[in-house]
Amino acid sequence: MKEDTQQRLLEATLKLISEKGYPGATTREIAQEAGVTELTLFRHFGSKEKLFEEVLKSYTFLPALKEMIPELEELPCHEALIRIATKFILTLRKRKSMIKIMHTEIILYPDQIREVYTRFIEDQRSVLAQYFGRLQKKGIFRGISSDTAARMFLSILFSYYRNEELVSGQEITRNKMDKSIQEFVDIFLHGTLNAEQL
Amino acid sequence: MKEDTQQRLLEATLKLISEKGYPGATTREIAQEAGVTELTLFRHFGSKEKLFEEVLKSYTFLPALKEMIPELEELPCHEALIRIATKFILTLRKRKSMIKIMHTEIILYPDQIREVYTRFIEDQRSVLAQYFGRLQKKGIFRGISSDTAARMFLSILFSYYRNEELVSGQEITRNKMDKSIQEFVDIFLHGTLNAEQL
DNA sequence: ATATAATGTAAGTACATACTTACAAAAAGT
DNA sequence: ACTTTTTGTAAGTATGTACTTACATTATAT
Repeated sequence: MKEDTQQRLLEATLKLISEKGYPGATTREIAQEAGVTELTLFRHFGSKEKLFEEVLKSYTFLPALKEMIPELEELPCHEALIRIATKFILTLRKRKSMIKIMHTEIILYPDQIREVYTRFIEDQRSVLAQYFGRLQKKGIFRGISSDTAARMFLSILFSYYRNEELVSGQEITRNKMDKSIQEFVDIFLHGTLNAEQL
Repeated sequence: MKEDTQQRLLEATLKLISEKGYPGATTREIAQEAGVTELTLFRHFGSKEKLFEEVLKSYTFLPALKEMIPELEELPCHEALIRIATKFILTLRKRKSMIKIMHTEIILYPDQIREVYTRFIEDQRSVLAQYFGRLQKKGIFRGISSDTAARMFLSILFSYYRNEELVSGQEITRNKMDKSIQEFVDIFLHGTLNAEQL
């Protein structure tokens, strides 16, 4: 039962802080959301600060891309990239709360958040860079820096996702998303220049 | 003198909120930073909330790209894109405070911030998209959506800049930046595929 | 069945901070 | 020179919220 309440408190904290920001999420509300008393919160975590730090520490972004790469190895890279991009954006959406928090609360907890953020981005980038590296060995990709290419690819997707949050404020329809991803992948693979220019 | 103090208060607010966040920036400190009494702040703006709204309303991101495009019209597009990218990132750096605020305070002021953000991004994107459109007419660019291409190009740069803030926490050296931009532009123009694949 | 650990109730403390009020001194405008 | 506007000083109010304390109750374990 003890672990259970702690877990519920951690989840409630993540949810409320992502919605109202750290100062806006009161301990009373967090406790209420978790279905316990405010006092229970303090008994378990000592302070609001430690509670939030625990949220950051215990959070894990499961390996989104890593697990899907193997099955893509045989696909044409155009197909593979579309699937990777789609999966990546859907992951970002699922992890919406923590991503929001990473942007909003970095002032109060720069070190911890930087760690979570870096862990996530670098994980995805290194997996993708390795995949690109293999495409190079096969002669499919040209001899660019696979690291930079991976960074670029993910950057586009990340910004695309952030626009949902910052500009429109709601999820873009699956149809539009698919269309955008196709255009991204096309430009990423073929570039923007006309064939005669090469 | 009246406008002067108001201006100083607006600047102090921008600075302190970007450093400490909206709740962390106290009215006392803001007044102190502006060199006036707390009371003066309230006499001019009525409340902290209205003060911050005034900051958002009065802020303007000068047209960073618009003014430089004309002189690039004659350059090879590779050169031009490098200059555009460099200028864009330097602009982001100069506007650091407001960009930070747009990310951190969107929970409290979603509508106003969305407006500032959209205004900025859409301005830059449309200018760049027009430039890309002209490159298409000249037959230099292929027939992709110049809008999507512009969005992609700026996305990469925006994410690159955000990494300075979120990952490293400090500006990347000019040398590294130039190198990264060259790689970005190269991939953006030529794509990632090997020539034999086309 | 009983001891121990986990949670609840209720009341309250301490503290920060946005905002106010009353009066006085400069600054600026005419 | 005189009026009006702007700023300062100083004290205080009101409110919210993190956190505490003392005691009662329920669940868990052995």
